[in-house]
Amino acid sequence: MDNLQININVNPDIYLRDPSSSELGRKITSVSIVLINELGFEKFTFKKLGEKIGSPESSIYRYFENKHTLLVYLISWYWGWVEYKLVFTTNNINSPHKKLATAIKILTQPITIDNSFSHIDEVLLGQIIISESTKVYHIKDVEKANKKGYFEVYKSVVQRVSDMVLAVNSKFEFPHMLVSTVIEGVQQQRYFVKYLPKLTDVKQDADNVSEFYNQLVFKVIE
Amino acid sequence: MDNLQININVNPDIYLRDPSSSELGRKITSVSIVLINELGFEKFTFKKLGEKIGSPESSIYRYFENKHTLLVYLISWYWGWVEYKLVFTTNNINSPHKKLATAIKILTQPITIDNSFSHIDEVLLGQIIISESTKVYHIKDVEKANKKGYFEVYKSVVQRVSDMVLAVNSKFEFPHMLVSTVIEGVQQQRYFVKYLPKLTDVKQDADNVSEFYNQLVFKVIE
DNA sequence: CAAATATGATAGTAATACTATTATCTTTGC
DNA sequence: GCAAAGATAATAGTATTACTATCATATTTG
Repeated sequence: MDNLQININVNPDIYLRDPSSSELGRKITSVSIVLINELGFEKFTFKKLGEKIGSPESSIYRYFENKHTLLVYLISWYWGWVEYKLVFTTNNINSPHKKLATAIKILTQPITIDNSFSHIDEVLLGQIIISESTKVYHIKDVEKANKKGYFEVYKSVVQRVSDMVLAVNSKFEFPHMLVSTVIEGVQQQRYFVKYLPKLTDVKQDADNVSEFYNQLVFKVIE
Repeated sequence: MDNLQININVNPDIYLRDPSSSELGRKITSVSIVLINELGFEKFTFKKLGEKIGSPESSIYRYFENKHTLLVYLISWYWGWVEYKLVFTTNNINSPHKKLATAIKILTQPITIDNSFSHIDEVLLGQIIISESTKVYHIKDVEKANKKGYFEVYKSVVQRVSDMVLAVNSKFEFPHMLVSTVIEGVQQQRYFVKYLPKLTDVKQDADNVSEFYNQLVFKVIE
């Protein structure tokens, strides 16, 4: 995964102009990651982003319809990146049990630096996933957004891991429910550890979250 | 639970004037539940609410600082109501296993009509919990909101059920993580069933969600 | 090197999220 | 029964947000 310079494909219906194809576009995505972290998504505006990158907001509107689709783009990029790691890492594992365990690890462990994509800070983007990702589908127009394919990559990740669950136990009835519970749960718990510790169980330094969900998956399907 | 006319206590720091204490206040909460469902929280405004109840927005601002704290109120009321049902129903159960199973049922089963609180439509409020509740703590000022006690009732519910988990298995290490995963997971999955079915496993008419989380809890802690 | 395309600079608009003021209406306390 | 206190209505006003529009100037590309 070091310095291969691959590209993550994002559904073109999400953007008006491909932000990875120009200097300004790359600035929009990379600086928005910083700014959304700084301000939170609600306080984040295209005007503030424009000021920070030295471009008028009207130029940003040529890339994204609005700040919401920019968030859809970032989150879609993230899951494309996770999917890439997932496929890459589990590809050559034969044992279904080991394969699933590796997948769960990738989904639950804290994000570390990845130098393959110079303009995206994956660690910061991981923070956005933790803090803001549910906002992307908790909207009045979910159905429209879903039809446009905004959540395809995410669904694809859930599908892949669900298949791995079935490879371990083909009779398990709720693979998608289990996997989406785990994926959403991890983000949730990392948020709770940081801001609402009474809703979780934090033990000094140990990565309980990853451990908990790993145990949970195998206990539930066996 | 039929027609006892009890009151759910909501932390007074959440509101400026107690909405349950006046006609206008009760109209604000009951009509906001309808309107938030209709418009989604983002499109919901005090102006629109004012038009619907025939009062100026300035009057609504005397009850709540902003629409966000109104949502905090509604969600806090909901968890107060759930806590009441939880305590009431599990109180006289001796077997720890049965007690926990009953609690999980209350947390996971679909909401049904409750006539004890005339001005609150619990079923509609349950829809708000499913669609909008994560927005209440996914904000830049979580820590401030948390210090003000906005999430105390919710934490109290998690604590109560965590204690029931420990009563079944005192050595289980992650009771809070398990319980908050279940509570959040249920809402999540009900949302997915409705809008993003590929992320879950829907089987005709059966209440899989409740069944799934019930199984999950006991498999994980045993 | 002309034509197409992208960006910058600037302006404008309706809606949102409030705050402020004053008049009226309704309680409640004596 | 009435004055004082408190709540609500009516109205106005403001900064910010979330855009859209226009035109000039760069930059790319065929």
